[in-house]
Amino acid sequence: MKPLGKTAQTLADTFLELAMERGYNAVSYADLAKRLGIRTASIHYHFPTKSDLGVTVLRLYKEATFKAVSATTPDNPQSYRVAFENMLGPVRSLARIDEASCLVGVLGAEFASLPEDIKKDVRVFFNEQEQFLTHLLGEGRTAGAFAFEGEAKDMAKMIASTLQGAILIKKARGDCGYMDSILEDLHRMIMPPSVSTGST
Amino acid sequence: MKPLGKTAQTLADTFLELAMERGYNAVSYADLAKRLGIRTASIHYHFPTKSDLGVTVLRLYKEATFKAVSATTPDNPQSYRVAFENMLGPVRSLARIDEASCLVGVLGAEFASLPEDIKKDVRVFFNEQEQFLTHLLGEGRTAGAFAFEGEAKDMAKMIASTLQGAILIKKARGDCGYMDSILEDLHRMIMPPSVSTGST
DNA sequence: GTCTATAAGATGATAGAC
DNA sequence: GTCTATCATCTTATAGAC
Repeated sequence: MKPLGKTAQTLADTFLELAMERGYNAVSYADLAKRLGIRTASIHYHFPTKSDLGVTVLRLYKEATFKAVSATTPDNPQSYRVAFENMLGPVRSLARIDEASCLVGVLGAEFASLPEDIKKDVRVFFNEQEQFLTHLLGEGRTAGAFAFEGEAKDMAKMIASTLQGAILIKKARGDCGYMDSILEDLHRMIMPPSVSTGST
Repeated sequence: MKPLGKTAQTLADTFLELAMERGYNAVSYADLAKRLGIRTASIHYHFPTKSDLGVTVLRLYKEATFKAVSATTPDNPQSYRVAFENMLGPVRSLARIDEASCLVGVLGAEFASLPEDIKKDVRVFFNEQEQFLTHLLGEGRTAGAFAFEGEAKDMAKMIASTLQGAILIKKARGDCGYMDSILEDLHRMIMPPSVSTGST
C-alpha cells in the first residue's frame, strides 16, 4: 500500500533479516535500535507496537513473494512454467543464505505465541499460496505445461510443504547446498519428461 | 540414559507440549510453574538452566522418535516397510494434534537464537534422521521393499523435508487433516505399485 | 524437594523535551 | 523524527530457610 519512510523501511528490512534467522520472539526493539544506531523510543514512532512492525514486515514479505508471479496465458504452456519458476525465485534466493529461512515458516513454528494479527496473516499466506499453486498446477496441466498424477491441490500441498521443510532444515544444518536436489526433485515431479531442469 | 524423577518428568513433558506449540523462546519457567502448581525456584532444582531443560527434552524427543524403529532384516523386504511405518508413527500422532508441530522443526526455525548445546543437538538430529532414512530407503530398495528413482539420500531429504514442512503448515492452519494427502503421496512415491496405502 | 525472597537484566511501551 | 527518562512487567537465576 503506502510506501514506508526511509527509517521505517530500514527497520522493516532489519527486522525481517533477524526474524528469518532467530524467530519473531527473539528479535527485540533493542536489537533493532543497536543495528540502526538509534534509541528504542524512536522505533515506537514508526511502529507503535511490535505487532505493528510484524504485520508490516509480513505484508512486504508477502508482496515480494507473490509479485514475482507473472500472469499466465491459457494458450501458452510456457507461461505456466515461467510462473512456476517465478514463484521459486524468492526460494532460490533464500536457499543461498545459510542462516535464513522463510519468514512465514518461522512464524508458523512460533504460532501459538504470536499476536492475533500476525496469526491471521500467516494463515492467509498459507491459504493463498495453496490456492495459487493449485490453480497454476491444475490449469498448467490442462494446458500441457505440467504432467503429474492425482489432484492439483495435493501436488500444491506437497510442493509447499517440501519447500518449507527443506528451507528450515537447510538453515538448521547451515548447508547452502541442501536444497539443490530438492528443487530438482520437485521439478522432475511436475514436468513432462521432455522438459530439462531449469536451474538458474 | 538415567530416568527422570516424577516432577522432572512432568516438567519435561509440559515443556515439550508448550514448546511444540509456541517455540522454545516463548516458554518460560513461570509458565511451567503455573502449570505444575509450584514456584519457579523449584524448577531450577531439577533443571538449573533453561538450556539444561531444553537439552533433556530434546534427548527424550529424539529417543521417542527413533525408538519406534525396529531392526531391519536384509532378507525380509517387509521388515523395511515396517521400519518405515514405525518412523511415521510419531508423525501420525503429531498430525492429530492441531496446535502442535515437531519440536525439532520449531527449534530449527528459532535456530540462531538458541543456546549452543541445543543448536548442536538439533543439527545432530537432522543428520541422524537423514542417515537413518538414507540407509533404510537404499537397502530397502535393494531388498525389493521400495521402488523409486535417483539416489536414496535425495529421497531421504525429500521425505524429511516434506514431513517437516507439512507438520508446520498443519499447525499454522490448525488443520488436522492437512497431512493425510501428504502421507499418501509420500507412500506412493516409494512403494512399488503392488503395495497399497497402509493407513492407520 | 519445595519454599520465600531477591537480584540483575531484558522487554515492550509511554511522556514529554528538542 | 529522534532524544532522555522512566515504567511496569517478565525473565532467568541464586541464596538460604523449611
